[in-house]
Amino acid sequence: MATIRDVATEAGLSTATVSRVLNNNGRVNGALVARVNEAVSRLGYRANPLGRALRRQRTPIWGFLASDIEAPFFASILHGLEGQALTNGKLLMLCNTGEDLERERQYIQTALDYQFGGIVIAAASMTATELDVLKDEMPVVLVDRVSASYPDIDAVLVNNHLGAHAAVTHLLENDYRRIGLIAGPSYISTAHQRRAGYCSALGDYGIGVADDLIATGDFFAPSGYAAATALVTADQPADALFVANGQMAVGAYAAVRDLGLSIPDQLGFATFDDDLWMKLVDPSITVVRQPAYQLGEAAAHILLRKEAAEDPKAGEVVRHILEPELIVRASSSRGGP
Amino acid sequence: MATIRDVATEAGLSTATVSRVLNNNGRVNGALVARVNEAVSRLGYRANPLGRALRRQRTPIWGFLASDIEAPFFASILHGLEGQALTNGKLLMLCNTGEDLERERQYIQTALDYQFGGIVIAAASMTATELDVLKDEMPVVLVDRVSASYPDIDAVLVNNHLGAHAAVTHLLENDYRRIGLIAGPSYISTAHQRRAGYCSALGDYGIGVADDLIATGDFFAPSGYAAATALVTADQPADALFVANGQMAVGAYAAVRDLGLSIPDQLGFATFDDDLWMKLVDPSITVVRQPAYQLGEAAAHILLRKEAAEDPKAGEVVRHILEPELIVRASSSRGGP
DNA sequence: CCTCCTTGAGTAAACGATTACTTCAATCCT
DNA sequence: AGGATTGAAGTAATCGTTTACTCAAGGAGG
Repeated sequence: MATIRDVATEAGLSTATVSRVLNNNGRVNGALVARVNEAVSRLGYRANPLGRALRRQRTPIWGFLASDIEAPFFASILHGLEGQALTNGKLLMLCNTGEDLERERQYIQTALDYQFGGIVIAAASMTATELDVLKDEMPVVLVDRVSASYPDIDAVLVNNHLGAHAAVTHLLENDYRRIGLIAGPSYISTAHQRRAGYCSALGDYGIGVADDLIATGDFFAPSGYAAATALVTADQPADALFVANGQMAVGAYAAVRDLGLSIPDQLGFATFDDDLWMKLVDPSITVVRQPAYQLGEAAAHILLRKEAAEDPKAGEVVRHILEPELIVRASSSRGGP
Repeated sequence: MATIRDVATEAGLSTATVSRVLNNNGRVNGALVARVNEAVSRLGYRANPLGRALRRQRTPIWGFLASDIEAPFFASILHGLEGQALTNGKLLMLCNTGEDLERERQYIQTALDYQFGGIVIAAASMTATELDVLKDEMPVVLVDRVSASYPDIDAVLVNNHLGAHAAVTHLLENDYRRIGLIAGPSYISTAHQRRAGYCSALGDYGIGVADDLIATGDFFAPSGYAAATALVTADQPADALFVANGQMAVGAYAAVRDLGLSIPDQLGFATFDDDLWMKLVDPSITVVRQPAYQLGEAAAHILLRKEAAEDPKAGEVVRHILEPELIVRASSSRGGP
């Protein structure tokens, strides 16, 4: 492999000049620029990113932390992020935390060791982590989830309250009155906000929030199954279900099917996340669609802007909030969609 | 941040000795080892991986190339790989090629530039790429797909022929006789093998392969829709469909539903890949399940073994072939599952 | 007792870039 | 015309490791 030294020799110049040409730094005589470029292409030279990173004390690598890569929502964020990364010459490192704090901590340490150029986090608990250290060293963007502990970190979010409110209102408009909520863990901001949206929609209709109509899961499918079973087989059963994320909706849907209840006649059904199956099943499921891909792209743009800024630590805290979309399908109205 | 120099000073030793202790290289007096370790923990020292990589001419980073990260199959491979990567102190870089040769080429170049420790490829066309150069520089493992152009590269595969054969045989046993195949692009090895499995199963039953019962898609959903529509609305329509991957199955299933055909009575249905929705729809879909997560893990193990080997280029070519599993559900037999 | 080996530790040279500092020449101003 | 200023290019230090050499000391063998 040719090094910058080889290029310098080939062009009859110093490495400093070559470096300046390559990085478009400082003024260099046009003729020499040409000579350098010729030498570069003659030798097929490519700068060694490791040498560069060592000297610059920064790597053009972005990290992405999520709790579950296999979940379509996170996979989609990842995809959006990856597209921007490639376009802008960044590499994308992946970390699947599985909501495990220790893995999260370990990975943040890695980001520091490698001097990543930025990091996007959609991960587990946001309280006990080393985010403080991290955010002094590199641009950090929270995506999907925020934490009250970190009011000064940029974030790209979805208007969860609005989404939940719209879905529950829609169920109410279709004459469901005992709407059960399958909520997520309340220490996760999204779960909290969706619960709030549910409550506020009920409030708008003058309906009180009944504790026995709320079951809390863990955002994974099995808990959705359990929660749905409980809500639907109670003494005073729910007549509709609103599920706080796509994973739990899988479980909830399976439970409803196993119990032989017919949607939408016996039970209304709506959920957050527009996963593929939700429009394939019959009746198709009404969902609150999150712009996941755009979430990833938006996070990337924040990273890029921070990098370009002279002082990445200065500037306003960015809170980019994207709007979800209620997609009405067959599962939420008795008379057909 | 403390450097190895600081540790050396703190311990009253040279950097060479510290490095030897850290890497367990060469013999060092026990007392000094202790002194180094104390200094390390006193300073909270962590080796800078960039300096190390520059000197060693190798990075503990693995690359993963796939055509579509959002496809559950690849997401699952990714997950398996990522688990092993983290366990073994590797970082995982992601590349979504979208079957685009240029992106693939670009990414391979990146892997060379960064001197990755290994690369796992489940990507686009396997003919025109720079794989030749790559495989001389680092361990390469093909996953899911192989190419005749690269008989000497390790691979972790699924027995596609067997899987397709089993599924089609199962349809035949359930008295479907005009089984349509929605095939993938034949330059992709998996598509080719699944087609062969389909043909051989028909052959076993003394049924000839009819060209008008085979429609070729591109492994994405829209092509599945078109193919299914064509096969089912032909003059002599198919009475069952076997789909060569999960993405096209989405399209095919939607087409069947739009046409109002009832599965399994009017049409048998089976597909490769056990994506989530296939057991949620009613009737549930009979599938050939691929052990995707294990595919990722197995690829990781090959990388690890190669790395440990004194001469990574020597040794047998590994062809690890995992068995798929036929999961019979309701969509493939008229009398119920 | 002297030489030869072995062992363990230190010195310093890489690895491949970027950049502060220096140098030299040309231009400008008075 | 001569000193000050500017601009372009080169020299060499630096980023943080690893490791080929070097060196000193101690034990073994003659």
